[in-house]
Amino acid sequence: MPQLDGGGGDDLGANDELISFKDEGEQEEKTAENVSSERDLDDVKSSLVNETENNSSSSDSEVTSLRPQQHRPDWESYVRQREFFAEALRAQHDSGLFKASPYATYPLLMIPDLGNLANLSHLGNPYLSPGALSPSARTYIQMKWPMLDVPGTSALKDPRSTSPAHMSNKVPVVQHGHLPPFSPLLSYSPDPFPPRTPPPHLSPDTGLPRTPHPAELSPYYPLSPGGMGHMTHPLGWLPGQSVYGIPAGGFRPSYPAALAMNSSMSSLVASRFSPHMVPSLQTSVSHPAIVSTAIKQEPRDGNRHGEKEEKKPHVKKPLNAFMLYMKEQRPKVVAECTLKESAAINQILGRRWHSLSREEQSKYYDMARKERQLHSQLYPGWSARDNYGKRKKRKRDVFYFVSPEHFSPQPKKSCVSYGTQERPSASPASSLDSPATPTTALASPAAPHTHPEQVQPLSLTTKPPRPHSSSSNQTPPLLTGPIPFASGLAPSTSIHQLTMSSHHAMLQSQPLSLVTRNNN
DNA sequence: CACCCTTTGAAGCGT
DNA sequence: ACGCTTCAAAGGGTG
Repeated sequence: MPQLDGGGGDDLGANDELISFKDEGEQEEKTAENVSSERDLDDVKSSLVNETENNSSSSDSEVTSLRPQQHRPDWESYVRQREFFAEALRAQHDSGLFKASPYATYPLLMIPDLGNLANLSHLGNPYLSPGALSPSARTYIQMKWPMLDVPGTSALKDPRSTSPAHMSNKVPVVQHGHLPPFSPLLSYSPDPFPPRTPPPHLSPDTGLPRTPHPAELSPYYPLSPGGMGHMTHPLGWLPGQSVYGIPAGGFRPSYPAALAMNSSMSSLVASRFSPHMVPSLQTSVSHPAIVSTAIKQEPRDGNRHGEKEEKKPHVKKPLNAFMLYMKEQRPKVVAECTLKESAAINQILGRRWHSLSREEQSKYYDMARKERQLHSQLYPGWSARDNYGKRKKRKRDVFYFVSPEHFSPQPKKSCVSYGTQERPSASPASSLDSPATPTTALASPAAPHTHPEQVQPLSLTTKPPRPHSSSSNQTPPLLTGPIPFASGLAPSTSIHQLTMSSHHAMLQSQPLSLVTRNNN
């Protein structure tokens, strides 16, 4: 069923809100081995720049100071772009993101420079893969939900983003005079951990989707056939319609062909950007998640014989909390670090993710939840399965015998980041207790951490190679050190917790040292 | 050029 | 329900 949030929302929220707060775990780590963890970061940082976790605010000053150190060909333009982005980010935070609506994170209006869209691609549309776009396709506008009620007054809540005052009010705010109020979206849960109740658009009784009234349309995204016209993606990037317009014939009926940009917004954009940059905004734009297969394949399939028709646009999966976090933070990490490899960056990000405070993580979980909600509304018939097999190929089945004692930390890369393999800090504990559901955990923020001790025990100081994708995690490199549970899998408590998720359950098999790299 | 790597989370499928 | 797989982003590395 289309996970329409509501009832679905609950569901949706349920999982996504399995926040893996690392608070406790982290604290614990901090006591004993956490030192290592921090050191981990420190190590990374050292090579990067000093950044402290709290300091993740690494704001601009820091970044800025670093910039000079980077020697890139197009550094300037790159910097400009990133600054813009950073500015926007800061603006989000300034707008009281953590206090008010998580969606305060959407008041961004991202407009990459035409000339450097490529560089920005990673900063922009989460759903548009560079390769999927034709050159012209890159002429799009990256835009985040205009925050109508940007609480300009709200003080900044995000400790990480101690943004300079100069940024706060630069966020473009779009006013929709004639549109149904987005208030639901904008005022979304002032309470970071609101009790879960069926969203307005869901029947309170059944929890099933019901036809929303325009005024109460989707709690987050007004989406009805009619409402669609005004809809834009929350995380949103507003691809130029000319490029992203969904092929009328190609779309599955259930896929809204396109999202029309409301006049206000388009005018705003238009006024702000040259027509060249904003092609046909008046008409419609597709959801960023949509990537026309035809377009996407364009690069590869040279032969365009008739592929256009059969293609149903490739709708990407909505980004999960971590992905959203990554998108947002990657630029910072990249800026602070000399590292360029995403794998390394991702490791750092993974660590930081665990080190995030509850509020910080919840912010992303909320965003992700909304993202999914929107996505489900936009593509009712879409299923993650639709994308199965889209990727080229996974790794082949490979069996690795890894004996605990033979783990050689051998980081794949000499890079510091890899070295930080102290997965320990990966805070298994945090992951383990992550299963806090919105109702449970989020609903009551304290919940997950209520009994830290339970979680901590884990001596799972070493995060086992990720079970899930047998593919990646289980590669030796990840198995950096003796795996704690190898010897006994971890305290009962941990074990208990391990059962909480498949991933963790997988840990049980880890000790076997038999890693299978699957692959299709 | 295609895929790997690496992260977490969501979702789907098979048992 | 559980275990496992795939995909989502990203971009340097690899063959």
